[in-house]
Amino acid sequence: MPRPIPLDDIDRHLLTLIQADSTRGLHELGEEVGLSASAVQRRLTRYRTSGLLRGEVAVLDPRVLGGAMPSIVLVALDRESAALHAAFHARMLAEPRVQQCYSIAGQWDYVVVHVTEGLAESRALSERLFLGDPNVRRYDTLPAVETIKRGLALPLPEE
Amino acid sequence: MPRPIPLDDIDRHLLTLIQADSTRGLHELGEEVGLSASAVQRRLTRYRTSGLLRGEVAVLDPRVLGGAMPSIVLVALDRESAALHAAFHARMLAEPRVQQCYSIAGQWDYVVVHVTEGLAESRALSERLFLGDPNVRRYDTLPAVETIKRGLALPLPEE
DNA sequence: ACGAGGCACGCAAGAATTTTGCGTCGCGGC
DNA sequence: GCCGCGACGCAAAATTCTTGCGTGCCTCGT
Repeated sequence: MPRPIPLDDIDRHLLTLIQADSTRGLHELGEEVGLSASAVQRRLTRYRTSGLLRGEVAVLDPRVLGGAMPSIVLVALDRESAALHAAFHARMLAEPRVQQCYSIAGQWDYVVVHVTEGLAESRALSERLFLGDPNVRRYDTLPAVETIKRGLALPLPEE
Repeated sequence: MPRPIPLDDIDRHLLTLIQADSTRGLHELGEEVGLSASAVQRRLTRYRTSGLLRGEVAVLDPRVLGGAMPSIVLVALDRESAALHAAFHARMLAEPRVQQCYSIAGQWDYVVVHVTEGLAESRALSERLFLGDPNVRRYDTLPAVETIKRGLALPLPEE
């Protein structure tokens, strides 16, 4: 399924634009990249059917929601069993407060980013997710003081 | 500017839906939350003008793009000068390959998530961003082996 | 060299969605 | 008890998206 597709300059331009704002209208996008609305449309459907464009989502401002505090958690597992890793993945995917999860190289096995309403809930969530797992050897929770940048946009070389 | 606004159950339901998929059409959304299309529309514009809804963005699949490798970097600064921190923030905001940046409590000052095309470029970017900064005391780059979960959705209690 | 096929494009008609105006209803304050 | 505010649904109007069709360009094969 991860099948790379060839992209030209216009594709990269378009993808950069919709990664910043996906509400802009086919005609308007077409004007910016030098294409008609229908040509833009056909490219977008190509991105969708190829799996490149996974979807479009609304981005909320955590500050307007009141106390939304991200935390970064470093996790080390005991054993390297594939089944245990799969179970861990499933728990991360199932928990809505977990925004991101990467398995990494080095002395830690995972980096998890989760969002809670304050330190107390952050500790409680970490305990439930990691202390409750007998296969988690240790974890270290780094509470975020401030969010400087927050996005998912992938860089596209452009030339 | 971070001014919290009161939300009812329908608001939370709507926000949850558009955080998962913002392409769904006012009528369809209205059907799911039990409102007319225009009522849904009015709520969405309220989210926008209040700053709660920051925008809508396209989410791409890194795997279809070929080699897109995230790395998590832990950074410690030398001094706590506000001006130096501001300069650091500006550099993070200006670099498209930096997806996320949090200032954190503890022995590290920042967590940075950046995306590159492989280990070599990851090292090069880290060196340019952090080794080149005389105020960065030390940094540790953790290359991601696999992305388990990747999103920005904020949890909304719902009741 | 030249013609056939494929691919992407622009244009325009048709379909669908979004936007806006208007009348109604329920709730709280005067 | 009445008035005004806020939110709603409905429907018309405006905009946007979708689709079919004809054209041009590039490539490949004859």
